[in-house]
Amino acid sequence: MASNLRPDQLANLLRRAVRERMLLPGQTLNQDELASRFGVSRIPLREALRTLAGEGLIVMRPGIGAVVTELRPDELDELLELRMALEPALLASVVGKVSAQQLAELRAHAIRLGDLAVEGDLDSWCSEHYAFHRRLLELAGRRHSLRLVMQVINLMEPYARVDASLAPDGARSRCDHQALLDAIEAGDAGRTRQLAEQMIETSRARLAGLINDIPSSEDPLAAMLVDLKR
Amino acid sequence: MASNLRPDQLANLLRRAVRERMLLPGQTLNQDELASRFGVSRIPLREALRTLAGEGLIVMRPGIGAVVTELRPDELDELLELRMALEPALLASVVGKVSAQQLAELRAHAIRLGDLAVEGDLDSWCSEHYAFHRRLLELAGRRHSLRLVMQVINLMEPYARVDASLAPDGARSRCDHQALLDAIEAGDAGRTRQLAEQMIETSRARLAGLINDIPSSEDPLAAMLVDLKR
DNA sequence: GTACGCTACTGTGTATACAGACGCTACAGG
DNA sequence: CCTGTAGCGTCTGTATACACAGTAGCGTAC
Repeated sequence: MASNLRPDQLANLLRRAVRERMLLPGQTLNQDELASRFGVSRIPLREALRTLAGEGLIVMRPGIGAVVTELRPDELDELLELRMALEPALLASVVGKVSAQQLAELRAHAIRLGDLAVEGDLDSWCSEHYAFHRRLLELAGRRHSLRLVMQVINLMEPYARVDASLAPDGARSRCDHQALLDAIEAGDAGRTRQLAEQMIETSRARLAGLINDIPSSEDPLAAMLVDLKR
Repeated sequence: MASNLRPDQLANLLRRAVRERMLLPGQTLNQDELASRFGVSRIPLREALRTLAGEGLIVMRPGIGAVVTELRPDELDELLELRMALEPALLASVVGKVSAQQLAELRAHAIRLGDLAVEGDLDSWCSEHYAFHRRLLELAGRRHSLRLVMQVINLMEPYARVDASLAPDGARSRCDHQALLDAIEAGDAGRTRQLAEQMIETSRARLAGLINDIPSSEDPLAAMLVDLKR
């Protein structure tokens, strides 16, 4: 597969692979395998990995290689606090900047999300959910805020996916997003911010209960403990 | 100079070079020159550059190379808003986590800062000021928050340096930092947060007036405007 | 049977080498 | 005199190749 992919595109693919749990937290990545899978040599692949390392998504350990960042429960909580500090303000600043056409596209996207929730296609729902949020956040036109928020969301995403798979189907309804779009369309920044805060708070409440059940790829300590129990 | 530097260390050196305005915003970096200067080949250097790209400090333009990120005035403002959203909370969470010895070291550091302000050694003051803030923020023990805040601070730093060089000497007094340490020692999280907010607000007020005077390496638009004025 | 050390192998890290893109300069045409 | 273009040089981007570190597996000694 000589796809002639560039480091930036490779980085995108790798981010998605981490988000979608094709590369699991704690997993050590084999550069030869990834490179040949993408049809490139290890040089551009390694550059992509370094980019992800700069974003905190992976860690490069000298002599060992790239390891997907693993989060402790308290770190997940920290990330949710960061989202709380960043995302509502960013969404509020979207108010007044979005055109009628953009809003229509977002509404269509939200409806697709609702349909997927009903169908129960979890992976698709997660991907579309992620894309929806990202598009919305992009509209603020604040590149630095966007970069930081996306870093936080990308870090959480592999865990959020597990959360989504355990949550009841009703939690993935379309209502939240439609309400958010309503507030934005109405030009109500305060309400937008409030709804955003509410959504994050909901995530936090759900994650708090599930945090210990999230499986990681190797988690040596947990494996040891399991062995010791026998 | 065959220093055998690793990409991580190279990234540190490059970050410092950007902070200290040895590499100016807008400047295109020559990989051969940098590599030979550090005594390594271009491969580890490029990996370091990709790391900085992941942090937003530089941009990799295909076929052109690495360009130091240049900020528009509104972006500086955005970054200050981000600091406002992140840093006070982080500093407040330091309260209660810092040992007597760490506090003593920080006090010594603050006194050094005051001395440097009196001496008028601007470069040293800026570097020590940066190091002081970083150490303080590290004590919170929140790696993700720290990473994000440092990204923001690193982006602003080359501009903050110009600001510092234009500000009156009195602005670089030691009082601010001592007061902050006092609040932390007293275990007063609220006051700590308030002082942090105040410091950022001060920066913002100063930068607002100076934003247009900050020289960049090329700033094509500004150059065009200057030409047009003649 | 267990614990330690050695060896072989796998995979990372980097230097060298080469292909191709970008930009600059010099020249020809309008 | 200005504009468009062709050619060249410099620098980026990537594949190949090699040196070395980490790891696992085996054998040996206790």
